[in-house]
Parts: sequence; structure tokens; C-alpha cells
Amino acid sequence: MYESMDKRMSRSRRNPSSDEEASMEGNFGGLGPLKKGPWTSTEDAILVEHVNKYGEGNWNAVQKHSGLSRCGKSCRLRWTNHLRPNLKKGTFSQEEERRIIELHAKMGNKWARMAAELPGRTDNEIKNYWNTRVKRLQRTGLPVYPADVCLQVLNGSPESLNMGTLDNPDLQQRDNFEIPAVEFENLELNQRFLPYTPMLLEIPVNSMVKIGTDSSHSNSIMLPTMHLPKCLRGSETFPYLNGSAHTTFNQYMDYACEKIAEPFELSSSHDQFQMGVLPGSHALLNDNSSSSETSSGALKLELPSLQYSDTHRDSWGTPVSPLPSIECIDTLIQSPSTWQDHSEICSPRSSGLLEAVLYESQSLRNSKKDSSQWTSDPSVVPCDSMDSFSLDPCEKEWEMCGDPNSPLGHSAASVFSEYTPMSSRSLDEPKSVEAMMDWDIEPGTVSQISSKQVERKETPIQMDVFKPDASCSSGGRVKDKSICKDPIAMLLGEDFCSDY
DNA sequence: AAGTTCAGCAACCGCCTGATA
DNA sequence: GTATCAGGCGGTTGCTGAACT
Repeated sequence: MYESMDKRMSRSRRNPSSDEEASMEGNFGGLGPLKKGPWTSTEDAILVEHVNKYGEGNWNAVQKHSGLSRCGKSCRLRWTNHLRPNLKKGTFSQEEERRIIELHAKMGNKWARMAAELPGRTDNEIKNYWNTRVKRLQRTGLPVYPADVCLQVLNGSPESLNMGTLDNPDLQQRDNFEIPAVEFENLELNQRFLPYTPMLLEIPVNSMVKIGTDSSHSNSIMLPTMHLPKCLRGSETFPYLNGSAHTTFNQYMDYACEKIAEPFELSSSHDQFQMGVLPGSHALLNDNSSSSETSSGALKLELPSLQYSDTHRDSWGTPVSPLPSIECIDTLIQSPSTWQDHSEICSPRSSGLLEAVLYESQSLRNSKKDSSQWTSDPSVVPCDSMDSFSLDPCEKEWEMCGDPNSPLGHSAASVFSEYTPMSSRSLDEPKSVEAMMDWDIEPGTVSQISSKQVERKETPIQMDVFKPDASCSSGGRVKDKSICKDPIAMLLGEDFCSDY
């Protein structure tokens, strides 16, 4: 379980050669400049002796008393991180990892406080672990927090209550989430175009957050937001899966890839999909796995990690896949039951983005059916109706009325961005929905929708999804929107769509 | 086999805070 | 009230070994 001490000691930096050590020790006496860099065993011994003699604290006195050419800070750090007794060394146990995730969800980057909750662990260790973990998850597109942890923290589970107050400011903010009333002032207008919007708006915010939790009964499965196959292929363990859950996940993966590939006449090969062979999908091609940016995103259960704003902001400069975003697939995967049972779509148990999207799609379809002015010819309707329904009229009407707000933007999109602080800094999440719906919303729309984000950061928000090439027609693939048709159908496949 | 990338880690840096003179 | 200092904390850097190409 623990990394062997041999391995640690073999690291030359931590254990300088005897020559190095000799030269370093020549720096003793406190007369020369303070030494920096790795500690030698001799220095360690001196420090330990000093602490045993004088106790902890008064670190600047170490230099005086022992002649160690180290600043007080360095001594304190060395002691607290490496020399003090009862330190646990080695890799974190699963229990510890779990605890760290919980604590971070609750506290944010309060490493020292987290360390206080983890006996034998130092803040530096925890910080390093977290940063490494976050990097890894980011790279694979996985959410930082498992869903159940989010729920636990947001809902205030007994455990998290025992941990004290919720100190993660972002989380607090989101816990008190409210959609500014001003964003609904033109709701009436919007309803003319999207009569289902109110229903969408009624979806409890919590259930948005709970995507993938309520319906993913097993092991709080949170799925990759991109590069799924690589996640699975790779040697990295999938942190939220084990045992049978993994099998189940693979089944979902197969199904998801099939469903993604079908409209594009692709095989369901994970590799093919991952490698970006999707015709015209330059976004996927560009989205190489080394990119830490989440280039697109539906709702991800990423709670505050305070280190991403800049990097994720960059992600807006990247092309957006013309395909339904992989996150959307994630969402679907996360709610496998909804694939099987339409009756559950609107059930409380499986509420969330999927339901919102499905509901929208369903409403669209119902509207299509009810509307006599729309042809029943499936080869014509979906795309055209989408265009006429959501693009031109809305766009024109919004322009005319000076109301740039997207109906959807009021609801899901804003909720998403509100609830996904880490990547929401980049406003990733909403775009997948709009992208799925193949909406062409003006850039101004977004800035108004996301007024909170705009206030939060001064950097102009760029949302590529609203760029001409960010919709279904991006990447030179298509102005031919017949390929896009109904995005939900595209996403789920006609089999499923015909059922609902 | 060589080069590149990645993961993990120790240590440093700068800022902040609280105590004390 | 303020200047100084010690300590704490979070962010970042840089190094190493391992894994990968």
C-alpha cells in the first residue's frame, strides 16, 4: 500500500550523493548564505536533535542553536513534512483518498485544514496528491468529484455535517444557488418560442447537480467527459469504478459509442472514436488527449477547485465539436435507466440534464406533431423545423425585441455554468446543450445569460459554440444540416427516439 | 536505444495573519 | 496605532524516475 521507503530514498534529489552531501555540509555554521535545496541526512539529524532539545517552534533559532544553514521556514517545512513523528508515508489509502475528496469538496484548497483531518498526513502531501489527481482527471476528462461526494456536501450529509461548516466558498455559493430574477424578465416572450422552457426551468437545480447520481445507483459512477475510450484503455485506473461496475460501464461505453457513431456511419470502435476519425470532426481531432482543457461539456459535477480559471478560459479558444458533445453522452451514460425506460424520463429519480434535453426534444417532437404547418416528412422536418423553430424566429425576435437571452440559456445553461465552477469558468457546459440543439445563438446572448460569470471575470467570454463553425456545421463538415437532424435522435439513435 | 512525456514529490516563494514590542 | 517578526498557508517550480513513443 505504501510506497517503499527504498524507492523514496533512492531518489537522488532527496538523498544527495556523498560528495554532494559533503559539499553541502560545508555550509554549516550559519555564517554563509542560507542553504537551499534538498536536505541531507545530516541536516535532518541536526534538525531532529534541535527539535528534541528545544521543541517545535522558534524555527529561526535553529540556525543559531545548531548552526544549520537553513532558514526557519525551511526547517519548519522539513520538520512538519518529513521529520516529525507519526507521519504516514507512502501512497494514500482508498479511505484517505475518499476522505480527501470529501474534504476538498467541502473546504476547497484548505490543505492545512484537510491535513488536520487526516492524521499523519501533511498539507503538502495532500496538496500534491490533489494536484496530481486533478491533473490526471482533467486530462482524461473526468470530473474531479464523484457525484455522491457532491451530493454529500451539497445536501449536507451527516458525515459532512460532522466535518463542520461548509467552507468551500464556491460550494456555498452554489448551495444557495438562485437564478437572478432579471434573467426571466422576458420569459413570457421566450415562451412563445419554447413553450417547454418553463418546465425546464422548473427542474430543481439540485437535480441538475444530481445528474448521474440519482440514476447511477452504482458506485457513484462519473464518466469521462471526453476521451472515454482512452480512459478505459489507459493504464490508469478509473477511479470511481471497480469490479462489476467496470463491466457495466464498459457496456455503457459500447452502447454510447455505438450511438454516437451510428449517425456518422462509424463503427463503435472506441479507438476509432477516440482517434478522431469522425468525418469532419476536427474538434475531436484537435482535442488531443494531452489537452487538459475540457473543450466541451454538459453538466459535470466538478466542484470548486480553484486552479482552473485561466486554463479553462483558454479552452474557449478551441474548436467545438460539431458532434453532440461527449459530455452529453456522459450524461446519458450516467442515467442508463433512462435509456431503457422512457417512463422514467421525468421521474424524480432520474431528473437532470438528460431529462431536460429529452424533454425539450420530446416537446419539439410533440410540437412538430401538433403543428399542422410542419410537414410530417421525416426527411424534411427535423432539420428544417429546428432551423425555423429555434434559429431564425428566435434569433430575429430576440434581435427585434432586444432580448438576446436564449430561453435555454436562462435555464440549463445558466444553471450549468453556475454549478460547474471549475470548468464553468470557461463556460464549457452550456454549449453542449446548445450545440446539441444546433442553435445559433449570438455571442451577446451568452454574455447576458452568463452575467454572473461576466461579473466574476473581466475577460471577455468567448464561446466558440456560438461561432459559426461551432454548430453542427462546424469544421467544414456541414452546412448540410440534414446530417444534424434532431440532435437527440442523433444522440440516442432512432430506435430510442421512436420509443418516445 | 534514444527521446519525450508524465506522475510524483520536495522544496521554495510570496502573501497573509497574529502576536508582541 | 504601528512596525516587526514568526509562523502558517497556498501556489508554484524543478527535479527524478517511470512509462511511453
